[in-house]
Amino acid sequence: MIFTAIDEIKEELLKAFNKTYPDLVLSISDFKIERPKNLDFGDLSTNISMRLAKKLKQNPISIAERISNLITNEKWVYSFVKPGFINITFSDNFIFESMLEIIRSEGSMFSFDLGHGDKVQIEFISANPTGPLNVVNARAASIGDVLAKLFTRFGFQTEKEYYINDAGNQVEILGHSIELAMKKLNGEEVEFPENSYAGEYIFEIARELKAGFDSGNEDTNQPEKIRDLGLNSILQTQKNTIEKFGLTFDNWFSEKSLYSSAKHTEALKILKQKNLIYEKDGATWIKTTDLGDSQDWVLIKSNGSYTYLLGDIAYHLNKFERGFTKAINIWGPDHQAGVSRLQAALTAFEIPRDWLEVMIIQQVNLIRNGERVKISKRKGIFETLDKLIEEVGVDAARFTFLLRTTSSHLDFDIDLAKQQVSENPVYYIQYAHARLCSIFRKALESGIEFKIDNVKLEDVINSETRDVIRKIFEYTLILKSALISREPSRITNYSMELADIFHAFYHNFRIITEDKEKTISRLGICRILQIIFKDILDLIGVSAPEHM
RNA sequence: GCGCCCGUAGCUCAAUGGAUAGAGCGUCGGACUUCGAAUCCGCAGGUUGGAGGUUCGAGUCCUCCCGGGCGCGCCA
Repeated sequence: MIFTAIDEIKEELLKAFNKTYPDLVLSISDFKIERPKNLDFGDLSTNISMRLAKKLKQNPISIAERISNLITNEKWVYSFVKPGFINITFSDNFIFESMLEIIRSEGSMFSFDLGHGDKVQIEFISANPTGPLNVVNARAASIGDVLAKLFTRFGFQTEKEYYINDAGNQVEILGHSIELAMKKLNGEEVEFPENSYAGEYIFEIARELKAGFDSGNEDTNQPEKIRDLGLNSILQTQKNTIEKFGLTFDNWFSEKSLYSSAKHTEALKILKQKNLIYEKDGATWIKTTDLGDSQDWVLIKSNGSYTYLLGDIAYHLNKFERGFTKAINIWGPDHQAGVSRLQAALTAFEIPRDWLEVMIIQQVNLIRNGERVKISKRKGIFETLDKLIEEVGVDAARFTFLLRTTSSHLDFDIDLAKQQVSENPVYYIQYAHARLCSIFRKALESGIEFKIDNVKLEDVINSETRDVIRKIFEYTLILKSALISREPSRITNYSMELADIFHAFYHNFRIITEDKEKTISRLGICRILQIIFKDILDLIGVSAPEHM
């Protein structure tokens, strides 16, 4: 298939170069093999001769000529062209065999081993347990889930983790907020301080606890119990939402557990030994300026409590000790300032700089009736994921979140996502899948059973199917690039292009006809498309309906 | 002031440093006796914010400028 093809081609090129230019030391990373955009340039192309023209003091095109004339192969043909590209065109037979392979494997071959079992951890959402999940959490959820699946597919041992911030000051504030709400429910005059939570969900919890107390449960009137019960209640709500969103985590990691295992004191000790700690104004500081950051930060406040940074350091030390070769954090836009100081701090513990990778997901703007929805976190007026699921459904929500590059702001048009019309891309893809399923149902009704052995080369590989086949061959490359660039949007964008080409193919060429052999061969193409659409929809967590 | 992100067609956005910058929506004009019209075909629409630089080759990398979003606490 195409991946092994790329490796084989690289080997062939290296061999040919070594033979032609024995003095040259050349490695695989010195050149690239890519998919040309223009069909006329073949199936693959390489820039190798242009890259080496200077070193060899030769014209790139003459290098390309010498090399491409040197290699012969039944599976593909080398040719050279003006600026100096070497283009590779697959033989019909190679394409045909690769396509049969896809059908036989039912899609299980859309992967190859990049990770060799390396352990990768992806941590995402990790929302404070002080309120329901919001739309930025949802964006992170969609992206993290797809990335985790991609890592797994490409041979990594992947773990999804949710970090529960159950130890900080925000939890105390949550407790106080619920207490205040309970007092208010009792008819007392209360005022919610600036930093408290006062959303409707706080009152719901308060009502529940109050009811418990009224019916004789003493626990629900003690501050610490209220805090813990409230926290658990919110955490459970978050878990329910996540489940509704079709997402599972391998691990829920409690911040509190870090402190009971004294991970933070261990970290402080090491930092002290390295002379990276000092006292100022009654607080304990870390000398991150010595580690490449632009300023120093407080680890222990003058009142003795710990900052978020210290917890994060301890947490990531713990992660590192768990043996992950890479840790990826997906953070919201409000955490961008935390990246450089955490990464700087971790270098003090002999953790490689590239071990922790932090992706900052950009903001989500909800658009309703053509206008941005205003958000006020403090008043508890913000768009929850639950509400979004209720309004547009999981499929449309997930697809929309995956439609844009992670570094771009995302305008989420609720009215569009709600519509079950053609402008809504998720239905365009699902429709393609449903239509493919329908074709096979129809074929069966006409008494045609699809059998792979009856698929004929000349009926499949011809000018009619050029575009479809070409797009099919791109699929695994797209998956790989989505993984490497950490951009699941590559997959959704590809799916739209594939659907585009399929619908056009469907219109131009009738699939089920009197000609039984031709029908079966065309069904072969449809089978591959069906496999790919199913695979994509599974990957991105969107349902693949057989009827619509 | 410092940092991150963005600037590409009327709108929303694509484009692993490669060859002629692509989609969708919107506008306009076409295609249903026949496998699903939730579809397809066609027209129009661009000096990739600006100026330099690196490179055989720049929307992409570097520097500066302009415009927009966000973040810069002994909050989390």
